[in-house]
Amino acid sequence: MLDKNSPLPIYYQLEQSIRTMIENGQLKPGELLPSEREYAEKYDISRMTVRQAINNLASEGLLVRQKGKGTFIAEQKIEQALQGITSFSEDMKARGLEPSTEIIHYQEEPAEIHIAEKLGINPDDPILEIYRIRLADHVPLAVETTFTPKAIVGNMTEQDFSESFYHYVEDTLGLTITHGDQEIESTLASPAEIEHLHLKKGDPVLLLHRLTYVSGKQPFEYVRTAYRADRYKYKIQLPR
Amino acid sequence: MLDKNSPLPIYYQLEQSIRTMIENGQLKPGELLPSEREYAEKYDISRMTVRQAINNLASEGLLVRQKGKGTFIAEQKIEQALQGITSFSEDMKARGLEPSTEIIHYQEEPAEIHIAEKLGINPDDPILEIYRIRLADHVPLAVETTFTPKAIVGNMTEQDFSESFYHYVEDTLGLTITHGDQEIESTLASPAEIEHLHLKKGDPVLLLHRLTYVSGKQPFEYVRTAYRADRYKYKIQLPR
DNA sequence: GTTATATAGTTGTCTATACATGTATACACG
DNA sequence: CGTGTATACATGTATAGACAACTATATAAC
Repeated sequence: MLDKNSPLPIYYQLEQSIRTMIENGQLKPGELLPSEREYAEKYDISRMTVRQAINNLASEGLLVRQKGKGTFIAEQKIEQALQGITSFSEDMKARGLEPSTEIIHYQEEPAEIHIAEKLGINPDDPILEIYRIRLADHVPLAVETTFTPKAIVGNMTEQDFSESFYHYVEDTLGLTITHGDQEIESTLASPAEIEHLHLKKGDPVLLLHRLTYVSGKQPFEYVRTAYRADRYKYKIQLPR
Repeated sequence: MLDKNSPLPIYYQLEQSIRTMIENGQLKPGELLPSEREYAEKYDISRMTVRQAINNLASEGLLVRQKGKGTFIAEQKIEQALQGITSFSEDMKARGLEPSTEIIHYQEEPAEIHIAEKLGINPDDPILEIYRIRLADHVPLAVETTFTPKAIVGNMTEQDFSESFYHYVEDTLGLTITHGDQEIESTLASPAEIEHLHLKKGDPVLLLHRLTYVSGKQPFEYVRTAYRADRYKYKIQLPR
């Protein structure tokens, strides 16, 4: 099973072996893992080496140690999706709602200075500005404005964009979405928001801004979404 | 420095000692940490014990190990903090503001049904309810209500609570904070919020609710914070 | 000067062992 | 019937030592 002459460390081989068995379903959530001594005897290695493998998996959350009882396969992490960047569509589906979109405009224009700053490009560089109404179960829930540099997305069509912007970026352009810097604030609805979301003057909205990055540092979109405050809560699961 | 007769493990004492020196600025980002052998000789402990302390800090991202060279204090912990659960104090310090707190009340009472549900306890089980005004640079920024079961925090004093609730939970109670489920919404300020935050009728607030868990599944606090919308944005860095 | 070579110091891996501490069960005692 | 107690077994902590792999520097050879 384990190759002591391999250049790969023994603890790492054992770690991968256990990881694979969990992924294959040979070890199921809630099940008891063989004890450290059993592993040590079975493979004729030191218990400390076994511990190094198990500790790594435990700190990843794949295993759960319990003093005096044993080590168990962790239960499935339920709502992982909400921890990372989600598109409006993904968010709505996760809530059991049917997303749809109405594009108000899709146009090329020179970047305004504060947009250019955020996107890390020069003022008046060409960008795409897309303004959309986002609906959940056919009811307007949010208005969303997306700014993205033409230098990155090239000749993306309105079709490419509306099918799935993120898939287009990752699959067709071959870029990797790494992270996003997000800000959330509360304000009163603007006249345009009042009109598109069927609100009245003095109603609050939840305002979400996000700068999304590819390859660790290059911003490729700045998106601003205004949600009806009475119908939308932002939900997130935070670690540690 | 380290107490070998303490019930606290030696590796844990060393870990906290190094952690403190980083927080105090006695060890600065980029700086080289003393070598494992130096620590082992200085405190007359085994090198493996030193490694356990350093490994824990490295897996937290506080230290960076480099084979053949040494172990270094990690750069910018600032942006990392925003990815996970933060206390008001941590949040404010990361923004360069000075946090302070005014406790309005700190009282024991039976849990209301919807609070009991969230905390996973029975209605009328004893809980602590703490209502505080949170200030940044001595200006009221938010009002915060915390609910926590007496069954978990026991005889925590107002002093324990206000120094650092999370440190009390982790260090004194020996629990591990694993994650939090957070919701953020936008509403208009309530009369109490108008008074404490010096707002006027019709002003919006950013409302943040969080259920914080220990040991993966046990909720230990439900906290509701209302921020002045004109002075606060919620910032978070999202992965992938 | 440039290039090997030795050397010392670092973290990485691994062993073998010992005792502490927590959990569960079987069993004798009252 | 309940209750300690012994026992077995689990993980947790800690030790002392060995060698491997990597980095940097000094030194010798060319």
